[in-house]
Amino acid sequence: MKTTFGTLLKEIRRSKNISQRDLAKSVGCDFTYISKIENDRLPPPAADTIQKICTVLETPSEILMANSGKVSTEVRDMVTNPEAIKFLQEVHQMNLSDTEWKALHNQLKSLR
Amino acid sequence: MKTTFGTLLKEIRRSKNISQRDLAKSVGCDFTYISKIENDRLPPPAADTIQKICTVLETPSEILMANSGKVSTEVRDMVTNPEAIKFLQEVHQMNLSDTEWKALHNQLKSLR
DNA sequence: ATAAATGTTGAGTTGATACTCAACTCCTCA
DNA sequence: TGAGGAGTTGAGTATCAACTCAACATTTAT
Repeated sequence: MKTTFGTLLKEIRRSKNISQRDLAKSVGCDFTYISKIENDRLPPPAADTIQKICTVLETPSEILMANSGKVSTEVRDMVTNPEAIKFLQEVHQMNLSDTEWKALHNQLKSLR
Repeated sequence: MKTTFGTLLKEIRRSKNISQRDLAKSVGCDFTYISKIENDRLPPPAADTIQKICTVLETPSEILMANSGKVSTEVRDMVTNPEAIKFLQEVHQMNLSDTEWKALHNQLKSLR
């Protein structure tokens, strides 16, 4: 059973020994909001709030971001290209494994 | 100078000889909304409305979708994978040309 | 045991998104 | 010339996203 965004965030935050209040203060939101997010009483925050959270928690953002279903500005910018969309659609149908993703990642590097 | 979403939509609709009223009716929205979109008085519609428009107009959705800056459900589902996000971030930094996109597209096919 | 720190909850707020409705104008063609 | 089809405009609405504030509960340290 897949873990929720809230559970994931709570785990990460606890592992860093930071209180909801401290996290919230650094991120720039109310701590009660963090609480609700962690207990899945509210949907995940906006993409840029997730980014800030990850910066404060010194953790890579990809996992939380992916789990949130939100799209970062960076990724959004990427898909303003029809070629990128077509590519992604095909990748989606192929349902790549992580290994295959990494293979693709390597081929990307060898492109330049 | 890049063409706007509205101009693009107007061109496609006209090329199919469909009135704003007919398009709107098929799509399930008010025709005055279509008018405003076409004249860029309002931002592009929601992603799924764009999809419907493209279905009714029998035109591939990628171009309008990309031009809108919105993200389709299909693409959104794509990026629920951290590997995909990492990949896209790298691609973003590399700022791929369309030619390079197509090269990558070919390498994708040869992956299976 | 109690004070301080930490976490939870309910009820609102604010701003943006995604539209609709009524009232026009313009064009054409019979 | 006037009726019908097509397009435009201003003003308003509904829903939702992304939060905040006040009050209370729970956990922790001493």
